[in-house]
Amino acid sequence: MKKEKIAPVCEVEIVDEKKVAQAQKKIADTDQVLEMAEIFKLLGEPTRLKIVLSLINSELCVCDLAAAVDSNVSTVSHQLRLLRNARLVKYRKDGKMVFYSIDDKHINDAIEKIKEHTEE
Amino acid sequence: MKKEKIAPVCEVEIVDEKKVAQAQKKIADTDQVLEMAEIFKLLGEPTRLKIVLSLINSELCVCDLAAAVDSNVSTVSHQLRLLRNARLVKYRKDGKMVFYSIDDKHINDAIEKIKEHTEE
DNA sequence: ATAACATTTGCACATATGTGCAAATGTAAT
DNA sequence: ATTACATTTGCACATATGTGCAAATGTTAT
Repeated sequence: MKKEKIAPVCEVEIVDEKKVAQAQKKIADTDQVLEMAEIFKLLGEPTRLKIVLSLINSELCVCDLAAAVDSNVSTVSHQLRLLRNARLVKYRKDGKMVFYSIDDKHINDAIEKIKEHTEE
Repeated sequence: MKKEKIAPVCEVEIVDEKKVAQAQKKIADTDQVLEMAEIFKLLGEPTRLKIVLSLINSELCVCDLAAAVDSNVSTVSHQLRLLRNARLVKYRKDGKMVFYSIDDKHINDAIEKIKEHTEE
């Protein structure tokens, strides 16, 4: 007589409980994990990464930024908003122009966060 | 008499050509930029980031990985494929089980790449 | 007030993508 | 050969998201 398939897919069972517990410790702080993911995600899009890289040496206005990354002002402005919200870039207004630059503090914080997790 | 609007949006004109050229230099190597973005994107998704963080201390089989990141085997396997393709993780087969671990070489390469761009 | 122009934003659309079910694959044991 | 089980994969679906046009906003100058 055939036995019923009880667990068609490994779903509930754990093979090495210790290792699993150890792994879970690494990702226990959900907020921090999500924050890290958010930063990675922002840098994980070519246009946004180009923007950030372009700003490493000097501040640029939106217009020049669009030229540098070979896109258009609207698209760049949309992406700048996301980078601004995450504090990866900051801005300075001068008349009609707006100059964006890297928010060193937050970028460095982000890098620190990465290192913490990879260097222990 | 009203003048015609010639440039309703700053599109073609460049304000500071020097700075733009300098910025373009930073992103001249398109392949490298895309490769960096690809790595960031992979780490920019909570499930995948959790997987990578879980693997920092020790290798885990797919089943335990699913338990650790509180997901299911199918989803984790899908994401592992992406991480595998990018060489962020490697694997070792043992009977029916497959143990995944961080591909230190490539992770370190990735971190180096980030540092290069941010520390000059 | 009107014009010019840099930037932002609302909207819509096409595309990418994370997810999980169900089936397939692969492996070990009986 | 058959059973059991870990993993992978094909598929479909819901959702997220990058993009650019057109309009709105804000600022300077005439």
